[in-house]
Amino acid sequence: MTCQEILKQLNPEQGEAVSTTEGPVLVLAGAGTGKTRVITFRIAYMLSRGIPAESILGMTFTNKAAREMKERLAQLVDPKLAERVTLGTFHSFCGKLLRREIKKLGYLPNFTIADESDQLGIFKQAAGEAGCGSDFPFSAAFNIMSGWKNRLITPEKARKMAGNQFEVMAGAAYGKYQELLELQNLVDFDDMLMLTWRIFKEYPEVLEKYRERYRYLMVDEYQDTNGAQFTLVKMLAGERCNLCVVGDDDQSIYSWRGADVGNILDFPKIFKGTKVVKLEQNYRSCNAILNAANAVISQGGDSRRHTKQLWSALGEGRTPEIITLNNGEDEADFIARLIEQRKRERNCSYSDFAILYRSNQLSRQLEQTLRGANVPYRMVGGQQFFQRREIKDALAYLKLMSNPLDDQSLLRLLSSPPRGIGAKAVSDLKSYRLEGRGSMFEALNSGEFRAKLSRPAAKGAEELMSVFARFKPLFEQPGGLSGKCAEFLKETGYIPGLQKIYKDIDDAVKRRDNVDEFISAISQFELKRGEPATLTEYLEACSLLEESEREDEADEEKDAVTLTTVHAAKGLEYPIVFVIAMEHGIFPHERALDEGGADEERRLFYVAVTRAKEELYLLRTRMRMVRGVMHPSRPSGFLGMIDGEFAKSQTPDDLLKTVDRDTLAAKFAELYEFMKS
DNA sequence: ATGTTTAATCTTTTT
DNA sequence: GATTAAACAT
Repeated sequence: MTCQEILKQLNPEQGEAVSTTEGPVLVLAGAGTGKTRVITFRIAYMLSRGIPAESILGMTFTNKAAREMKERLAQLVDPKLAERVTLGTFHSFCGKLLRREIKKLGYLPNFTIADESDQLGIFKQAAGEAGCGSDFPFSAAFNIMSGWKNRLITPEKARKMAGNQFEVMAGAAYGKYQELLELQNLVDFDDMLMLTWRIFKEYPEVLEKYRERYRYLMVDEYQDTNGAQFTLVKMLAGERCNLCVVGDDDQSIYSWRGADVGNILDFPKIFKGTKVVKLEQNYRSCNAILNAANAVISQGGDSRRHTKQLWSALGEGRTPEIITLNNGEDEADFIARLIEQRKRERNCSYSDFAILYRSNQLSRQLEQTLRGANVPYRMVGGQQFFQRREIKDALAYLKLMSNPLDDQSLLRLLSSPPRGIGAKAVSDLKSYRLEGRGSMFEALNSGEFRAKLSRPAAKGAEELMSVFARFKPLFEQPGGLSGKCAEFLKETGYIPGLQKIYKDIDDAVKRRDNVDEFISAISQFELKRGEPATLTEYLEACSLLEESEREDEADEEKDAVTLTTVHAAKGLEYPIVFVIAMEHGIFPHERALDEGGADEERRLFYVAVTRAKEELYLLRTRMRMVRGVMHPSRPSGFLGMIDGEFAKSQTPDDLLKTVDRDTLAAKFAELYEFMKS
């Protein structure tokens, strides 16, 4: 495709974003304005202008986004050429860099990635060692530390900056935490960014190498970048600064996770000569929905905002409906009935519907009712596969195999299944480690150490270690991973021990099935990859894999209603959307309001509204079960922002009766508009 | 050392 | 209401 052909397929603003390849560019892409299209076409445009594919780097937040872009790019240009463009998440980019360079910082290249529960466990230990008592507020301190790491604040700096006693303690715990991680050759998610930053800073020649390689940078969902990501991007862009960021400040909903909206608000100030392009034509929703969305987003208290006014050429459409039900059960019932009715009337499929909610627990009632009503559904996120105990246990075995210094994993697998190693032996291991005699893994391997343990403990340790020793050379060879893992998990006694761990026979069978599924996921990984993989490579991919990505293939195929949190729905779209529990304290969430996140809650509602293409139903109840007790509820303030002018209230029964008539009326109105023009 | 009961906690969660 | 860790008993 030539440049001209590419530009012909875009609107003028999109074209401007695509054809400005040099210098800093900020693309403010409102909801549904063709953001992904702009990014992929921009890359295609650059390629057709002769820019080498190897020098283009695109950063996303999710693997899903990266994969989608790869796929769409492969449709635009020669797939072989598309493959040579680097498209990946921040973390996968940093992960690859660290495997090559982390030796410089004293870590081993086979480091494993600490997940959230590892982090919490290690932090508790760190706080203990730093002298924090049992009354020390762990989770608050952990959050503080997380904030520091997001902003690339080192332990030394944190301690210097500390303004009160609590922060001093948290800083001390932070320092200890980093020591413990390094000792175990572990890297947490924040470290992946932070250690990359350290390498760039301490080894300018490495930074220079990457700058020379990646001369054209693009960042997706830029409103969600944190301080660390901003700094990395800025470093890589350097003087050349061919940096194009795409995002929407109105959809900034991850500040609680360290995202800094300031990055997108101040981009033009930080990067002089920035070309700002606003995309305001929405290709997703009808105007009735956009009007409601515009009302929600413009009524806020955010003084700092890139103003945008979305418009659509898709006609007026149906006015959003506000429906009040008695309780959660009625609400779910009503949705089930309306889905069946609308499906018949519109002759559409279940997958055209989505039900959105603020917090995961709200899905329970829905699941129950939809199951009872035989409405097929698919849940996004929810209880996550890799969070399940049996999977985490299985992973602990593999992680320890890959990184023997990982005490966290070692402690986890010692008691699953029980093998005679209990509290006494564990405390011996901990003191061995504290005395600096070596890692826990080495302790278990030492006859001297084992001699001090009880008979059964020593025996258990010896058997376990002999299996590890036997499999070590096998795992050093790449390829045949799933078979080796299955064999390894059997030999170590983990799989045979499942019945022992889970007494309930049905439970044990289910867990066993999950472990089997886990092993088949490994073989799928190998298959997809094409070339023989090592265990370390698999574990990294596994840690960086988002949950939604390992949905069952069969699940993805089936026609089903989508159930999801609003957060997880970002970037998705559905013809018909329900938002449930529009009640004060739930949406907006009380705790978010307490923490000063009123504007973010509103933006979250904006995200919810803009998921709908044609029909939007906002539901609330008079009574709701909260944590097991019935509670009277008040309508969400968000409803008041749109009720009357942009949405109409209906009783559930009237709506079920009249929805058909309204659809016809809307069709006639559209036809009329069309005839007029 | 391991199995059982009680108490505490509960927003969102791209990596 | 449901899940999970810490205290308690076997």
